[in-house]
Amino acid sequence: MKLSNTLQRRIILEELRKLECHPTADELYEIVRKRIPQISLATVYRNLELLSEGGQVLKLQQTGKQKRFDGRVESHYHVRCASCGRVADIWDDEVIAVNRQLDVLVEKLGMEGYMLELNDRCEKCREKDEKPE
Amino acid sequence: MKLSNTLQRRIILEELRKLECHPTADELYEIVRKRIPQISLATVYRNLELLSEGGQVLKLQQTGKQKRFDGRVESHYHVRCASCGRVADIWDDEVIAVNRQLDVLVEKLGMEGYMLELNDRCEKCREKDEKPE
DNA sequence: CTCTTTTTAATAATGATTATCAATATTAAT
DNA sequence: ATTAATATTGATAATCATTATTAAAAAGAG
Ligand SMILES: [Mn+2]
Ligand SMILES: [Mn+2]
Ligand SMILES: [Zn+2]
Ligand SMILES: [Zn+2]
Repeated sequence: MKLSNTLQRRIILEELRKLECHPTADELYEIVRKRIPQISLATVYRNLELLSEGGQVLKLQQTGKQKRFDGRVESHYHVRCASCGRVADIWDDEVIAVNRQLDVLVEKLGMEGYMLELNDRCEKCREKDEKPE
Repeated sequence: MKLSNTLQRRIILEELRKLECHPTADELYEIVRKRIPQISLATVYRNLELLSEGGQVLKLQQTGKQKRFDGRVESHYHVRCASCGRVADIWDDEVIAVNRQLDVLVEKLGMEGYMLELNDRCEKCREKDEKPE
């Protein structure tokens, strides 16, 4: 089924690409709503799914966590906050190196792929640790 | 809060430990039901959660729809079937080596941990590939 | 045994995601 | 440009996994 060119789809991808962060569907919905106020959350979900099938969007999913989406599809790596679930890019040579090794290993074992995610606590959650009140 | 010794909790852990597979809460519920027919699914969920907090059970939150649980808590690694979501143990020296490296890296970066998921297709799904009808 | 605490079964509630569907928009064909 | 075929939308219902609630039962302490 060929994707047609709709305003909704275009804006969803456009707004996602503007973001440094990795929003959930509902976070992106709130942003897109500013430009298309009557858009439905289901439309955002539907399009993120289609775009990720088409390889224009990365879907970061883990059981028990809300899905998050990434407009950058070039190969790069992620850290997830262990307490709030937010995801950030990580640029660290050793992380890159381990991923390279995994590429090779997965290839050699004839597997489909892998998913490596580092866990940490994000800035915001660290601040809360300081002053818990 | 100290855990008391209930029949339900004991049997849940006992049955989980008997399994080679990594069941979802409802799969384990069906098994435990044979011994305690009136047990509730919520009890299974509650106890798996408590047992995993207590370190007697591993909770596997990988990609997929449902959490899976593991009665073996010694350090070991998993492959997940990309199509049905089933999880199996993997015993491969190189996989172990990469995990060791990740332990070190995570330690060095001062992070909380990591989640590495290897993806493949399980036997059952491979068979289906053969005769799709 | 008696009091206090914890757990249970049953079931309702929740939250994220997906499905349904009639109305509308996009694309392809004339 | 008109029309026919196809895809998409917004609204909302449904689903599914999981968690919360609660009165009754069981377990632990003394
Ligand atoms: Mn990213
Ligand atoms: Mn295992
Ligand atoms: Zn955080
Ligand atoms: Zn499978």
